[in-house]
Amino acid sequence: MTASPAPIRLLLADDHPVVRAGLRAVLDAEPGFRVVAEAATAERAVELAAAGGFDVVLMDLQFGAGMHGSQATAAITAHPDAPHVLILTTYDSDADILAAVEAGAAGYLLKDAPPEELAAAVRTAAAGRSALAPAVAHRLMDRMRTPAEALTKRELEVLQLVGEGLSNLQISKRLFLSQATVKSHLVHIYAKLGVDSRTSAVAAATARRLIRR
Amino acid sequence: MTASPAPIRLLLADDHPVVRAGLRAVLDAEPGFRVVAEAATAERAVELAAAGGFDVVLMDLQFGAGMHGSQATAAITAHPDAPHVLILTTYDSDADILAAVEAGAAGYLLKDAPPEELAAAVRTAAAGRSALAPAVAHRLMDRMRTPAEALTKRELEVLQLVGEGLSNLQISKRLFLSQATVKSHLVHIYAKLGVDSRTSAVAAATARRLIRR
DNA sequence: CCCGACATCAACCTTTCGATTGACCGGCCC
DNA sequence: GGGCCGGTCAATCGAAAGGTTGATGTCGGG
Repeated sequence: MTASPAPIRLLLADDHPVVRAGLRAVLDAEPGFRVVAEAATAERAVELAAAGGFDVVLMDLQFGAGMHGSQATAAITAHPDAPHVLILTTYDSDADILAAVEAGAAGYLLKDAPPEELAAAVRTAAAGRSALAPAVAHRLMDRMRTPAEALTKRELEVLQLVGEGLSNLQISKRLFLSQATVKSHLVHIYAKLGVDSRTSAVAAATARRLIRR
Repeated sequence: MTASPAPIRLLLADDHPVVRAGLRAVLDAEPGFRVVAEAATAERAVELAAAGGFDVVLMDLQFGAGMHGSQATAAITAHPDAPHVLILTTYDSDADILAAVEAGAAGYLLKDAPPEELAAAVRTAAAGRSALAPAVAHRLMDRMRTPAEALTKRELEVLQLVGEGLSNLQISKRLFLSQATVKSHLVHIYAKLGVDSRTSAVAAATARRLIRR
């Protein structure tokens, strides 16, 4: 027998009990992992992470209500000695990926990932390296290759809200901006996407999977 | 020891390995349940269900590719002696719920349901009764109260083009109408969807799966 | 250190959209 | 036959969106 190394201590943050149970089942079956705690809300995940005792946090992006996963990620990684945060979500839009990386996520996985890929990513994250799902990595490469039409993070935020049906006034309030700024972002978005209206911008962005639907 | 009754035999159909593991963990912990098989695609679920040996199928609606969960449900329930199909999904759009009920689903649950609720619904479905999550039941009641909601064929045509980013003028030319008629259709669409702009109409219609994307 | 990219805001003007009102016609059902 | 619904169109008015120009501050790289 070799001496077992210290196990990787995990915190699961997802609002779906079934998903938490699934992650627990999959990861506990893996040697070297220990699921220490679960959080059903992003807020709770931040609390628990602040208390310490974790190596890796598995974080969903969409919680039913309250704080968003990327906000929680930012709050967690702001700490010194913070655990590594691994995003585990259903969607792979540019907007989501950029927000998560920006917030300090160590990796980005999709929920349809097979267990081995999941386990490998957790190990990678625990070692302090970046872990991107192949599909996600591919999107990022695409983005690099065509810098002309790459929307900035802020532009994607605005576009996302346009896609949800908000007016410029509503967007300006949501993002604490003036309407002038929202319009300004939209002008840039239209130019980059080669369109001339909000609805066609949403159509183009949806087709290119820039925003989530 | 009392004689144990025959266990309820389950088929899990979901494209996420993690979710399948979670359902298995949650349901196997419950006395009287036995997870007999899993399917990662809707097509596979139909095959397995046709072979028999199940009392209840837990069916996701959105599979990454291929057949939709509601189609699979219809295919399964078309059989005589078919198992009861319980929908288990993330979304609770009207269109999804109606399509599932239409397809012969015995119940409709949301993935954020607590394990007890899930177990109770499975038992209810196995007994041949209907099982609706409270949130879902609420939506259905809402819908009954507002029967005005169905869009006409023409309205859907217009809405589809709006979703593709066309202006009223472009739509009028495409459909050989006057702009006035297009506007008239839009007014009706807004009223039925409960929105007040083209972008939010598209958002609402997308959420309810009224138009293709 | 300067320049460019990004984000922010303002003022002005034109076009489009949305809301309202009202009208006509062809089916369909009781 | 008289309603009702769906589809068509028109005129009008105010609100929202889009186009243009220009300005400010910050930040990072060459």
